[in-house]
Amino acid sequence: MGDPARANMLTSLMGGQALSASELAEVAGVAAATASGHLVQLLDGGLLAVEKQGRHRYYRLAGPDVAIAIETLMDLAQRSRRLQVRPGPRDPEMRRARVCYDHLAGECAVAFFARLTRLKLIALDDGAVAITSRGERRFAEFGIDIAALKSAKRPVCRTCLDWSERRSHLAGALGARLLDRLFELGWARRAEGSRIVRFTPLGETGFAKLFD
Amino acid sequence: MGDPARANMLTSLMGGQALSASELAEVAGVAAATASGHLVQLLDGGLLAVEKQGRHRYYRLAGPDVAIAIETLMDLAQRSRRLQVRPGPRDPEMRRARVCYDHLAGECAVAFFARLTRLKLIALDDGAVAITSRGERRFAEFGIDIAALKSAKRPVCRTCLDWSERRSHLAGALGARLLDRLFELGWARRAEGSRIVRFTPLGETGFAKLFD
DNA sequence: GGAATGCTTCGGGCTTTGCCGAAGCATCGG
DNA sequence: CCGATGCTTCGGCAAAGCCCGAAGCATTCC
Repeated sequence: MGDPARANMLTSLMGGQALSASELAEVAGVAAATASGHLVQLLDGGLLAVEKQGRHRYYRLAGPDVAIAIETLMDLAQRSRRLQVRPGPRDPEMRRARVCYDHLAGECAVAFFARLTRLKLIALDDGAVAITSRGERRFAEFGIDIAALKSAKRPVCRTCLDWSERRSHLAGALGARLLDRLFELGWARRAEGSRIVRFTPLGETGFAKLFD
Repeated sequence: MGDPARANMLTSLMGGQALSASELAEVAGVAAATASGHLVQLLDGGLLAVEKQGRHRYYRLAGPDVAIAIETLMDLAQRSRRLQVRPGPRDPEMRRARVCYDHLAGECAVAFFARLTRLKLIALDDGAVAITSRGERRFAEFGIDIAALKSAKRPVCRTCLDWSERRSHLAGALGARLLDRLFELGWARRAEGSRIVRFTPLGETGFAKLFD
């Protein structure tokens, strides 16, 4: 995972969608032959899964555990401020709100994370993040049952470094459930064939003021 | 983090205790000079923190976030069944049985530790390890006086992550005394100018069946 | 003070590994 | 069929990085 080419491949797969070998070669900035070698390694290491479709081969992350590991590493890399310059998404909509694996990312997500922190609904403790009891109450009012999330193996709260913003947003079980809830309420929906998340006018204002 | 030597250093620091540069060189299986280079890298990457104490330099993980990241990666590695980062020491004899500071390490030691656990001669409790009363009796029969060990300042039982096996073996006062006893009985002797421990035929079978 | 110990820096050997172009399979379209 | 496209494998090359012994500081012990 440490090699720059492989790291770029993995991060670009964090959106959850599968990418073809040539697309991955592109994002990694290497020739097709080189990329193919890297992909074999990642496949071999159980980090990726592949799907043949005609003459294309689509690669995706092998599972949520891989996504979590990458998230964790990106978070760590950020903290030691050694992250390479990475061109953010050009598309303004993409920068605004998008799906990151199974949770919300982009400006909206970063702002929301900052708000949670400011209101002490989550507590940051030297790298770890946890929900506070006040947070549990407020999320319950919003229709998210924290107790149910706690029973899962997955950590409830996790930080994830935002690709475009370079600041943390909320991941983990709660991050995933939150995005679900936004869809449930009709506050937002996912754009067809893209990672972009589009808010409805109602959702836009609702989410911007949530918990405030 | 991907380099085997660095990975070994990091995993052996997962216990939370600080280790000196030479101890880390030992667990990594490299010369002091090489280890020093690795430590600079890890320090530089913000993964480790260092504390000077006299002529020693004690290294520890920089923070809980680093520990979390390592844990996550180890978890992932386990799941993809690719844990064998390295065959450990190249020499098969070295892999089989060697000295680790003052106690036994290698396949033999790991297997023995597993047996002690299975027979409930020692009890693992959330990272800590202690000898049971049954264990005390059995060790006494083998010629090791636990009471004497208890009077020393040093902890009687400690776990130590095995370099080649990546599983725990027995360290602490008891681990050291055990190795002594093997030498006393003539069951094993140390190879000249090397860390390798060679069992005699008698010792081989005796140790393999000990306590069983 | 001098010797011993712990650790780092330096210089050079050597393996590993990433990289690419060219060639080889496989699939699709005509 | 044939050629075009997507991807992988092969061979060779160059850079990166790991490794060690020796020498150099720093600290402690006698």
